[in-house]
Amino acid sequence: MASSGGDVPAQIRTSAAVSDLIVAHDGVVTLRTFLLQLDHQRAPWAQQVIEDVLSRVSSAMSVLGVTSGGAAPKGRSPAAGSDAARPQQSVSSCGNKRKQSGSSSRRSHRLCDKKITSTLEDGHVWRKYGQKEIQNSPHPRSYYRCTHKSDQGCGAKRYVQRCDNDPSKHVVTYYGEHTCRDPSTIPLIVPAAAGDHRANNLISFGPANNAAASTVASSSQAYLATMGGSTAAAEQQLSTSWCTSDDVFSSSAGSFMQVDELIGAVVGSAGLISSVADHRGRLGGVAGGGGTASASFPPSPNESLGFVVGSFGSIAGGDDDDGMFALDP
DNA sequence: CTCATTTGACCCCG
DNA sequence: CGGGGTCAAATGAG
Repeated sequence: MASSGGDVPAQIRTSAAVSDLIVAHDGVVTLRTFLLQLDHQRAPWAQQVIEDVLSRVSSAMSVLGVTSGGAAPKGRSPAAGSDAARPQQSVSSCGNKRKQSGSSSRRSHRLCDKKITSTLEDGHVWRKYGQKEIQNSPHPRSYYRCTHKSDQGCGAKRYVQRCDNDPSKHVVTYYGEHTCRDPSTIPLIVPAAAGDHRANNLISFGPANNAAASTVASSSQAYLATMGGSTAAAEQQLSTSWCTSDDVFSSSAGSFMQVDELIGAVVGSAGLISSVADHRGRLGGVAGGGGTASASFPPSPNESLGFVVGSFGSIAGGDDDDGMFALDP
């Protein structure tokens, strides 16, 4: 309060800078991965430049005494998954409405992934289940769980709170791992590490769920078909929708590669992009193959993901195998 | 009517 | 004991 008059306290500014640095750092890491994948020719150059930027950012961060929020201590894992298996609640019949709130997952799961973003979009569909005022914080914290917790037992959760010193940004803490199969919660992009060449031209909605990932999920960098029209908005949506809050795409959506860049890359290698569905739900149906558990897509435009997907270029034909298929209206 | 969000109460952990 | 996380009834929106 006292600070309203003149300048912002150095501490505040510092933490704001720290936040920005973290975001920038994550963004560079993401960028590096992309560049190295998309442009093998200039990869060395790109790597050098990025490493340079990265080292400077890192040193700046270390000077300020911070570590990258999402990069290193990539939590997510065991503890998380166990969330679903919380001790059963005995419905103590009547009057007593309180069951028993998953004690096991209360404060026990230390493993988390904290990020600072300017958008709440992260490629997943969340359902808010609570909000609370937090001590020492001017902003309430919102609690979200994956929309598919009920139907698929997905144990992913996230807590969102506005940045104290920069209300335009949110501190998002992720707990748990997505085990759901809804296309809107499946990462569209997976690091090409798998080395599945075909992936470059294919899109598939297979069960990107862990195990099955082998088939499809490996569709690395290609995919993306915009929904005709609203580019700017769509771009933003898209760019954020890729975030899987994991691996490369973790963290700040703001620093993701622009869709058009990707598309450019895709077009370059695949030749053509067939855009698909302007209905999010549609996609679900198609994707699901069986499409049962799909339908729940974000209701609000705000949550809408620029989902997309489609087949690129040549693959279209009918000779798709496995989980791959061409999207034919 | 269905589903998501809001909100107040409950409950566990530190 | 208090704070934080979760539940579930109430309410709203599509």
